[in-house]
Amino acid sequence: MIMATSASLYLASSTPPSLNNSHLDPTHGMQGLVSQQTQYHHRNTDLQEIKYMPPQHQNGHHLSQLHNQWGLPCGDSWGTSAMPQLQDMRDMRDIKPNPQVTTDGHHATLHHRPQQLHSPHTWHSQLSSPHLNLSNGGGQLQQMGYGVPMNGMLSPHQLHPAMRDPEHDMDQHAQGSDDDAPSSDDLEAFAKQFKQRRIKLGFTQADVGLALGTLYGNVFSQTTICRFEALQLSFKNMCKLKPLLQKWLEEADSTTGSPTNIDKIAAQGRKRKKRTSIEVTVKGALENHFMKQPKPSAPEITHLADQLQLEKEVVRVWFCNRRQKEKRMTPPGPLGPNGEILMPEQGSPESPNGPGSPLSNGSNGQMGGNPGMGMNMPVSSPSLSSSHGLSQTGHIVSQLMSGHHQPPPHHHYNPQNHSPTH
DNA sequence: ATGCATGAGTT
DNA sequence: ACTCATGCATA
Repeated sequence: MIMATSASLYLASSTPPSLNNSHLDPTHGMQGLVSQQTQYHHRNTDLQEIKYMPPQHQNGHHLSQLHNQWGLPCGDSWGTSAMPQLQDMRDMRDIKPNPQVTTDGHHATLHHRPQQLHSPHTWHSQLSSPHLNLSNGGGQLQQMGYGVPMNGMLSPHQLHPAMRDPEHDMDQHAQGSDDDAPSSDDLEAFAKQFKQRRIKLGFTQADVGLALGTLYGNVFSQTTICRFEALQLSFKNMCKLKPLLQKWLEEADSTTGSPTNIDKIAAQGRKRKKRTSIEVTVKGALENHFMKQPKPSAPEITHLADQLQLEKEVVRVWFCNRRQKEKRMTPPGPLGPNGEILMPEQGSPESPNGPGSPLSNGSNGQMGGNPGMGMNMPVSSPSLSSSHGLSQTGHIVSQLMSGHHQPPPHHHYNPQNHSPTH
């Protein structure tokens, strides 16, 4: 037995009746995905005790931020000098394949090629994967089939030597490979290549994440893989993941059907606060405040929270996330093949290729308040500013709160790197 | 694909 | 109390 000493979890505090849905989730006692952090166990009542379980390590040690445990070559390229500039970029969004899923279980991480369909009953016949395709909600279905123009294996090429590290002249040789700090171009290219291959091989992002775990001891979620492919991670983070993904890729398409790994990610339960969904109007208000003060003080937060009838913590977190998001929300500058900005007009319907251009932005991290991420703002078309309302400070100038706010600025690579601790 | 949340490491 | 990496849950 344990005592309900769960310290700082919100639980027993005020819960706005309208904004809070406190129903437990029966579906995740065994949500797998061992993580390197604190594990929780929950009881059935939200207001009950939450057991704290000591952190567990997986393979002797857990992944911590930027310790190259895998001998990763990166770590300090972006922050120090990397300074990429905009460039053209074709769409990252892959075409949607036919919604036909090969339901043969991927529980074995990467040793099977989902090329033949199995009956949907054969999967999870084993103990191993309760967490198979748990993330297809958005709908990345594996199994390409058609649509992909088979331009896959493009080798990582360095588009232009624009941003080498002046401190180490080591470049112009194995950039796309797996050593040395990759350039943002490399990352971009690799991410794209990776996605294509992954899809061709019939793996979901979740599959890859798991495979990484079983292969190298570090599990990643679908989210992370997704963000990697979309270049929505910090440069440093991208660097960290790239080698792993690259390895997986190699394994994946060389391992022609030979079983390699088995997974037995222990099912662990971790209690998590139910995600609060903030109403649009409230969100608008938050946005509004954010524009004025991205870093509200504690009392301010408290007041705001009170005003909006949200928990203080929720508000605080919202601002944190908002700031974090802002950092990668580099002004979208969808560049045409010519390098010009082609933003959809606010009056005309969006072009299907609207997003797709994570530009290689080189503003290094540590932009504390909101410094000069404007260094490469390609903003030059008049329609742009009105289109998504970017201010020069890089802020999203959401018109006002009312109903809702700005259109999804969508991914654009932005380096939010901080000083290399390595 | 993305919004809200958690926790380690910093400042 | 913040940033950063990461992920569950959800749209």
